[in-house]
Amino acid sequence: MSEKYDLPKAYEFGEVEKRWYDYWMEHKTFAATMEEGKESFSIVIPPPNVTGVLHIGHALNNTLQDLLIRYHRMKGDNTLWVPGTDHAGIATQNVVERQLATENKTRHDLGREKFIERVWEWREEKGGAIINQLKRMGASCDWDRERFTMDEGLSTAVREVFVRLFNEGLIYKGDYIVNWCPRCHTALADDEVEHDPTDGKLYHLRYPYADGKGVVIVATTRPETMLGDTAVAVHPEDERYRGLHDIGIKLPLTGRIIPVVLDHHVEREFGTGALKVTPAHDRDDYEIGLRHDLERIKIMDDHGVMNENAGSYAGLDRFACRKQIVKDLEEQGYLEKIEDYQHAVGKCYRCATVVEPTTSKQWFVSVRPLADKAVQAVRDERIKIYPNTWYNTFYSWMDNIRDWCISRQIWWGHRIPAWTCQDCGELIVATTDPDVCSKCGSSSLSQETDVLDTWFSSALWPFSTLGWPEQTKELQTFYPTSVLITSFDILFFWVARMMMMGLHLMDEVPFHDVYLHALVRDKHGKKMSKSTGNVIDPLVTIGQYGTDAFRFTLTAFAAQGREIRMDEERVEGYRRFINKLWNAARFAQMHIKDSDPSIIRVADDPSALPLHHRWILSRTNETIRRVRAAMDGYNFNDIASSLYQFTWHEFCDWYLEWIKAELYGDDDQARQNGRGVLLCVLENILKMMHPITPFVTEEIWNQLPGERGTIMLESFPDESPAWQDAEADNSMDLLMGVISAIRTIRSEADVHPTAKIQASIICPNKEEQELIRSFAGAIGGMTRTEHLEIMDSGVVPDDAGYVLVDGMEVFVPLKGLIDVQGELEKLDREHKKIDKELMRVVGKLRNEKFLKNAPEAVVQKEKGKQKELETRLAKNAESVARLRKLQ
RNA sequence: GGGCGAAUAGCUCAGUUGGGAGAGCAUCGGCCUUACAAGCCGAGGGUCACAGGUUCGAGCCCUGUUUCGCCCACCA
Repeated sequence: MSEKYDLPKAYEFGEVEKRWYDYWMEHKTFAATMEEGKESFSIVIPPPNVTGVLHIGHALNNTLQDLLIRYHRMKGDNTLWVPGTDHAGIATQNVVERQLATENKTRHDLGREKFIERVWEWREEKGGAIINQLKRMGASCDWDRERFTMDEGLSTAVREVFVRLFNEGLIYKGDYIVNWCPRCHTALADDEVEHDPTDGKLYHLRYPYADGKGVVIVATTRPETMLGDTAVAVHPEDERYRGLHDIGIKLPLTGRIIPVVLDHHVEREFGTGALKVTPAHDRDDYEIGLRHDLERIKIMDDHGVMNENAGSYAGLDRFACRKQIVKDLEEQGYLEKIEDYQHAVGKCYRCATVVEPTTSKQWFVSVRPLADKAVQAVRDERIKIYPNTWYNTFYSWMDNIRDWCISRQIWWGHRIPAWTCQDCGELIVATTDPDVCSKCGSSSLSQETDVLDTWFSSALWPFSTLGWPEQTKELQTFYPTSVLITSFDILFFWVARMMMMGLHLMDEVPFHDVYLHALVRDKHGKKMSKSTGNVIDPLVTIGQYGTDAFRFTLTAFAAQGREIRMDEERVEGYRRFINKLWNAARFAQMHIKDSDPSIIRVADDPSALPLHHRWILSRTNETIRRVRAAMDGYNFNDIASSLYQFTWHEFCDWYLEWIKAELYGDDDQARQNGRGVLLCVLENILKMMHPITPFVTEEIWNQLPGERGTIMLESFPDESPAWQDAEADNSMDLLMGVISAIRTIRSEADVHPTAKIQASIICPNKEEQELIRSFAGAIGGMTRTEHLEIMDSGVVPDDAGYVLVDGMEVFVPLKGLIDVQGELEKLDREHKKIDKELMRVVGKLRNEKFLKNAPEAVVQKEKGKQKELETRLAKNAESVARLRKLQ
């Protein structure tokens, strides 16, 4: 905590942020509580890759989480935010392999064990840099509970799950076509393959009939795969190829005779309507192969190099082979033509190498039964998704889900806990490494070399981080977690799989709510990318504007269902807002410094307080209501705008100005009231702002009078019925209207801001008169009005500046200062506007159906509006007449 | 090809049982008024993409069109 000091004119965030974060860490204010009888609120962080660096998506994601965490902590819930990182199999292995490459080594030079040691070393030294960056963002995670998907506890959970699912028959090993990355030497899940539109060629090949009496043209983008062709497929109802089924095809270059199969998958309209079938190297062909029991000929090895099945092409790289094949086909007259062709090419999402579909033995999870549980949970609203536009996408993805390939042929990750007995061939799957074969007793066991897909361990994150499979107090208190906040692009990678695993293994949802936020784009809506050069680095932005301003900006942008266009100017704007708050506090400090802190109690029962105090408390109450509602409904932008609007435009612009006279005056009671309410409202603002802007609020909080301590553990403001005061709201609206009216007149007539004037108000309503009269001093102070005259009725002088407001006529004699022409033009514009509006209202009121169908309140409202418009029109005419006299 | 979303002030965007068109920035005018010039006061600015429909009443609900964006599946 810091000593009290006089706040400087401008808020300096740098030193403050560091000091408070250190304080929080030292005092462990982020630590979760597990007290009986309290509500629980928990979030598990979407674990960033251990190789990761904080980007703006993380910044948004973690700001929103921290917002909710701090809010619930202040509400007094048992609150836990579990931090951690993901071992990110391929990504991390790549990083270390690159490191090795600089030493001219490959992982094979080290061997598996040494290599893994090396990865752990890397992680100790350089991994998890993002954790410190999250701290810079102000994240209030319970850092003592930081987890890593490869740490001991989580590895235990992974094994436990694998074994359970295997024993239930939900994990199996099978031959299947997978996306193979020849560079990473591993299978990739469907969603780890990115499809980029790529310029390529479409080769049209001439396949001769087996009887030599004709030729069928097939098209392909990968001619080298012809070496593995085991059929040509045509549509069963395609007249052009009737009878070809019985003849067969003589495959060029190899001379193999292959059948012609009839399959509905073939599109008759595409190309010639004939499709070469390579079951070992194309997903669709693989399916066709299964249907027609075709042979699968693998023609490449794991490096993408042609193998012995490729005959004379063996040893050639797949792309070199493609060239050679095309050349040979052309020379032998099998090449019909080559077209330029743009098509989607699958690439490895980690290294961008062109993926090769190929068959291999892999481990799979049967997801159908798991997916059904997830879908059911969402249908039953045991899990709610925000914004709700994602429901359809979720369901359609889950309906089409395929078995999940979970084995990866890399070294960094959870090694699959399965062993094969070298003697009897028994497959053993166990949580602890077996010494001997359970069937024949042989000690000659070899473990699977594959590791699990990184997402397998991530899928367990919500319960593995809480100690599962042990039955811990943490699990009991915090599972299911409250909400998962993440970006929609991993809805399927991760979110859906957590649902499946949580529901299956815990028999309970992993989280009650899912909030999917948008991707952050640049201000023109473009994706941020290094190549475009439009990347906003959160750490740079923080350095320029401060963490609080940055967090406030992200919160203000986080409207549901819309992409976020990040505009740095907005950050600057919110930095000014933070500074505004700082200065409001500075103002308060100047006036309250030496006061008895007990003065705050005046706000407890505002009924006896003057109007403006009751008004600001009423507005405070309304703001509390709005902020809480927005928090509870994940309407983050509403939280930000409510606080911004209230703090700046009600509290600072009106209330602080209003009480200045009292604070500087010599009426003790008035001064005490002002101080008390001022401090009370400011404290409420700080508490409400704290979840978004933790640093500045903490610093200010501790500079206010009295014993303080961290604001983090103060209770979040509750609505207070005693503060709600509609009458005060209405009365203040009236007074503010009068003040604005006089200001408008002054400004338009170019009266110098410091010049004193006289003003008059014609106000037929006695109560309103009384109200204005009792606040004549305040009105005078805020408008530099020396003498305020209030009349029942009267005639506005010709040369007066004039505004009609709330049925009152406010005017200021100006003695020739009026811009007659300008005023007339303005009145004319106004006349047209009123007239148009009046026509609309009158039309409505003449409509019998409207009178019959509309609610009475709406009808009355329209009638009132008509009266008002008519008055305004009449007054407008009077003003015109008045001004004409001056011309 | 299927699905989803967006179109509101010059810019970025709010706008939920259908009844008042709004904010910030930018612009223009005036102010160093003792918390803040990182500020204060005031002003101007919109055919709510287009065309229909439902309704007493539509930015909001329905249909169609246009433009833009995203997701999924990719016809080899």
